[in-house]
Amino acid sequence: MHTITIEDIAEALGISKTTVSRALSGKGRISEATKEKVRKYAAEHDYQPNVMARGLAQRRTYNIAVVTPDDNETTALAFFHRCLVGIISGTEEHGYDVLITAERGNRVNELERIVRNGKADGVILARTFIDDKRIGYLTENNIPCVVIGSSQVEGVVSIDNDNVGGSREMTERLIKRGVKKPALFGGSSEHFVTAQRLEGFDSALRENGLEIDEDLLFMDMHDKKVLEDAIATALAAGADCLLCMDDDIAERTLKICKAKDVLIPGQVSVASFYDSPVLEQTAPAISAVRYDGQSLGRKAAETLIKMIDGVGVSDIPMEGFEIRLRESTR
Amino acid sequence: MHTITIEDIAEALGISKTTVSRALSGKGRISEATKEKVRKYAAEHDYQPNVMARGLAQRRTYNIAVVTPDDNETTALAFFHRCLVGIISGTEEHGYDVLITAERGNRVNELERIVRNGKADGVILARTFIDDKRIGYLTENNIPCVVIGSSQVEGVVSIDNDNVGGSREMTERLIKRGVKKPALFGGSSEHFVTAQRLEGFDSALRENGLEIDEDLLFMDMHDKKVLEDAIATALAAGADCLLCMDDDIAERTLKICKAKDVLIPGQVSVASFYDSPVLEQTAPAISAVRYDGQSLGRKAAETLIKMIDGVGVSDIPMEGFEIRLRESTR
DNA sequence: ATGAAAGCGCTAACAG
DNA sequence: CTGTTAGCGCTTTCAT
Repeated sequence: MHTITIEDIAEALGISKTTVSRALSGKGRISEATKEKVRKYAAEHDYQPNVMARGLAQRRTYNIAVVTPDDNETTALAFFHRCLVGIISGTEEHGYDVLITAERGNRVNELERIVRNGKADGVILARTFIDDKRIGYLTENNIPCVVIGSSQVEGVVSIDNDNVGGSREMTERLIKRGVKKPALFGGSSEHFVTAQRLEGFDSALRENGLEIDEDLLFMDMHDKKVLEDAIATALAAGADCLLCMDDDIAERTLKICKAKDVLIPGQVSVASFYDSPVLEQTAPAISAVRYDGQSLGRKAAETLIKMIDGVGVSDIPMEGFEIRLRESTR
Repeated sequence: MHTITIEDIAEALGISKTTVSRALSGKGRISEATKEKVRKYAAEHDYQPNVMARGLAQRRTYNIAVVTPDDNETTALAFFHRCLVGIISGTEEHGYDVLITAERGNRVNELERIVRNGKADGVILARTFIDDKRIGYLTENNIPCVVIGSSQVEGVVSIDNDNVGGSREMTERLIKRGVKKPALFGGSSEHFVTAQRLEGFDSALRENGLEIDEDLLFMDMHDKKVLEDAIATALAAGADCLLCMDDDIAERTLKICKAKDVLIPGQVSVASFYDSPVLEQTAPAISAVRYDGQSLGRKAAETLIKMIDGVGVSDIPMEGFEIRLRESTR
């Protein structure tokens, strides 16, 4: 049951290990004839290279490490898991595997162990902290690294959803359908993504000749009471559309409106800049911008592997989105 | 920036590589004195063994592989992600790391690559198929393997939630609070877990001197219409409690009841045998049995590592649960 | 109790 | 174009 080695092939074919190695890797000059011969034999005998040996020899693990949030919030977790699936497929296609570790606050410990042990050639960070120690550690030690989501740090490669574009397009589509006075309910104003969504909203208004009304902008809608008040204010001011920056805010907005017997979409439209499966299940279903975690992850993996292979990565386009219009807007 | 090796230690201390290796691993006869000396030096100089080299020498990777479902259902995904976090912590504590790959149907390909490449010493399967090819492959090749969830296959170690116990206790608690005529709405009757939940329900009724009423048992409640009819039937028959086998059924049940102006818990109680964060957010919040994915994962990891280390694992107790009584039951 | 030497399977100069 | 020769860092006989 011993699996076949490069040496077995060499013996069987009466050539040297080196030649076999070259034939298989395609590096160095080698005749087509022997290359074919070797590859054929390898394929027939189902040769599998021993990654440990290769790793030891060329100081490469052919693993990338992914740091997952040990979060507990269901939709965030699920989104990250979809990213993960994308990362895995992107990685495996290039002959790499994925080593996973969990975030334990803004610490470098796990990462350090993995990297120092030589268990991974690069790292994907699923989420970053303000003043992230891990990023510091990785850049100092010259370890290739890609961040998912917007990174505030200069010089760090990040793969992100097109939050500006998505928010702009959703806003624009609603304006085209007759919205004149949209109100915006945002999440934490410390988050980068909040600023991006605001920017998209803002530019859609401008481009469509609408004034931005500061009185209809509400940020940090974490608390239930705060959101209720904001909605009341917006409706009193004659808002005809409630734009929510994420699915959570959107769902709560819907509940509040229902409780107040505000008709949706009859009286006002409701839409979200961030989709999640719950929004399809509400009554009425809420229109939202949908991002695809899986392709985000896949692109992160591909970019990282390019970096590991020493291929320069120039600017990375944002990941796309899809506008899903549902019953909450007309 | 070169990290220190076993040879460096040997040279510095004027002893041989072998001795250092023995001092560090604790294998073989060695004097306390030199052992201490070596360990002290290693610690001071922050020695990190090169896992590749060790792996190559002793045909061990110190990795375990986890196969994740590439599912898309949000709460299932989130639950699995919590398991994953548990797996990671259980694994890292024992000096192992986690390699992750995604399921692509009932195939062995990815697994085979990982195992044949010698990238992992054992496998955790997050979900199994009827007639699972991966299990066949793993057992045939003598690769240690642990399954999360109930495994139908004889001889395969599985780590599972105590579905019977949880369902029984929830049912019993409700009976103690006055329920006399509970109806049960189940998921797919082909799933093992459905049978387990039914068993728990059944035994709670028996133990509390209640007759089981076949007319109040409804399985395969996938379709909306089917569930509506079932609920109508149950209510007409005088059911005073609607027990749902999972969070999805429970949420839909709640909606249907609201639409029919059935008061909860005034007229009937509603509870679920499987909790998820959405159940806390419904109005009224739904009582449910809560399982802890993280400790499930941790136990799976620990069990697998024992198997890898050749420690026999005898019978594994089920993972516990917690009954969360909320507003939907009185 | 310690050391010398021979691998584990592969890659990478350096010759030819 | 191909082979020879050293390693990569660690473990493991087998001597001493």
